[in-house]
Amino acid sequence: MPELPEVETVRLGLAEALVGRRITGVETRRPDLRFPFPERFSERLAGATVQSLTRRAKYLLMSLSSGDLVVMHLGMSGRFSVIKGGVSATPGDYVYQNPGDPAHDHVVLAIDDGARVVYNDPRRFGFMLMMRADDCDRHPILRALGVEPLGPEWTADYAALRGRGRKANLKAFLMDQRNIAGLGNIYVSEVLHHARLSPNRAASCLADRFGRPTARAERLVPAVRDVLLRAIEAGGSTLRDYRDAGGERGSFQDTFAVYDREGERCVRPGCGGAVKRAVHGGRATYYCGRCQS
DNA sequence: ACTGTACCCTGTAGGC
DNA sequence: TGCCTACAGGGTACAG
Repeated sequence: MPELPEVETVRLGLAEALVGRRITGVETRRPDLRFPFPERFSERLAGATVQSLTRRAKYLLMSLSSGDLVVMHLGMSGRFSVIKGGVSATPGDYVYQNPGDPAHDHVVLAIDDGARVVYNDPRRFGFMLMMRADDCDRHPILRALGVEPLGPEWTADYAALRGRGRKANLKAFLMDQRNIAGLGNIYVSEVLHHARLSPNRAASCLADRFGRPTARAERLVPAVRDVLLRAIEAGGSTLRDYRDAGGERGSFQDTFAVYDREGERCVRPGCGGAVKRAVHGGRATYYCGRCQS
């Protein structure tokens, strides 16, 4: 479900509810999500104050006063809901009020102002890890990530460096979180359309034979930034079930150029091509066969 | 090292 | 209505 813009939107809502507040109680309702919960997860969380809530790629990083860092990933169907009100100390004591099935509420945090933060995840591809904040750069799951798409390291030089000699196509290249971390199936299609690049073209097109960035790399880099920033501004995309921490839908899906628009006309002025659907690595890709090359 | 595929899990939409 | 299949925004573990 959530790609970088959705995770960033969730982060904003969670930060408002959590930063500077103390977690008074934690309830985990099953032993695992995608992975087992960390050892003594609830005990290490309860009583801690949240110092910051940041994002790395599609990961949420919750930094605690204890020096622990909680690393959270929403997988395909993970959702955080902030539920205001109530003063009970029992985490599970809250009134379910958001869309979704309460049977998949897997984690409940009780906050010192009486609010609840509930993690719901039907498919359970999401996960939560805990590590010492000092160790997070050494943790394999974060260490393997490529550059942040909205950060200063995402440059045409970097794209050329990573793409050089690669036979994998641009769809796979952008989906690979080791290259650039935060894009997913929706935004890769949208970015490639914006950059007028075919998803079928080999990633090697980003570098010339000397390893210098090509015109295609120069188009790709700002396209990533533009699409993501616009999507964040729109509160992300809601196809089916994505909601932010306040239960609100995103609106970026209303301005998709290609995603889920097979057969429709390309929105690029003067193009008029038809949006095609292809499958790369088992995932649908949408693109205009006329203006993307 | 790189690339492609199967798989994890549940819900939903569409065909019959 | 029910049953079946395909598919869904994620990442990982392999085999070649």
